[in-house]
Amino acid sequence: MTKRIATWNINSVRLRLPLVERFLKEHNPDVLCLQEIKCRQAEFPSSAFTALGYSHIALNGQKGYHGVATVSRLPIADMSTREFCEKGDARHIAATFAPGILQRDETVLHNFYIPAGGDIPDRELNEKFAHKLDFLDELTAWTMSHNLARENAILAGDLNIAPLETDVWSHKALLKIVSHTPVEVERMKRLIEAGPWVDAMRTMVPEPERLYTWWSYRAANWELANKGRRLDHIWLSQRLAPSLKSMTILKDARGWDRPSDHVPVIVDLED
DNA sequence: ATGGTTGGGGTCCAA
Repeated sequence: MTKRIATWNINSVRLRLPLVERFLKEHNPDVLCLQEIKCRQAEFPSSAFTALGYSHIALNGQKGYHGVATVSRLPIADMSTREFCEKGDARHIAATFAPGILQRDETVLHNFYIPAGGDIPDRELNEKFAHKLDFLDELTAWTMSHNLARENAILAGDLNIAPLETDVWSHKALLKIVSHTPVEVERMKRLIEAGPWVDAMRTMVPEPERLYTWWSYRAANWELANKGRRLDHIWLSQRLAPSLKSMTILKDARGWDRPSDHVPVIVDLED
């Protein structure tokens, strides 16, 4: 048996609950990490998830903005959140799975929503960009305080950076666009090396094949223009990397009725 | 170069 983990920036879980239900029914993940739930804890539609068998829910909500939730049909032994940059934003939730549940050994799944960073890629002119860079630095320091060669850890979520040239529709056109600037890409590289984390998507589909998980709402025809970016990621600790069996980007979901601008990313891990 | 769309909460901000 394999275990299936998925991540999806849902852009309002209440508005798009029917889409989440469809995804769970059609793709049967064991655990789903959601970002941008855009609701407080008490407003999260828990009963709809429980009805589909996802009765274990780790939640870090916030009114109106951001917010992350990890829903699971496997029992969650422990959950915790860490506040980054002392901003009070709900951008992280960790769920711990006891030995024998997700993997033979204890496994921690970190669900992240990294700040988008605003429009101007200059930390002096744009406080949101400064926040994004500071968040990445804090995450790098946090990663270095772990021994990922010996831990089973997964980092999934909307990281709001497309690190490789083939993670965007045009490397040249996006060099000054927040999400693909050299300063962000450099910081993400440092973060990956700090683990080191293993990029599950690129392990299964190496460059130069293009991979996108997000298509802007602002394009008249997202599919025809295909100006995508790979903003969503699933990373594995080195110890967990050999378990990786497959990876899927559910591009179809971008064409569903009233879609999120992000699509689900799915990995299967041998347990 | 510019502007394009969406969601939440309230008459604008974040993405």
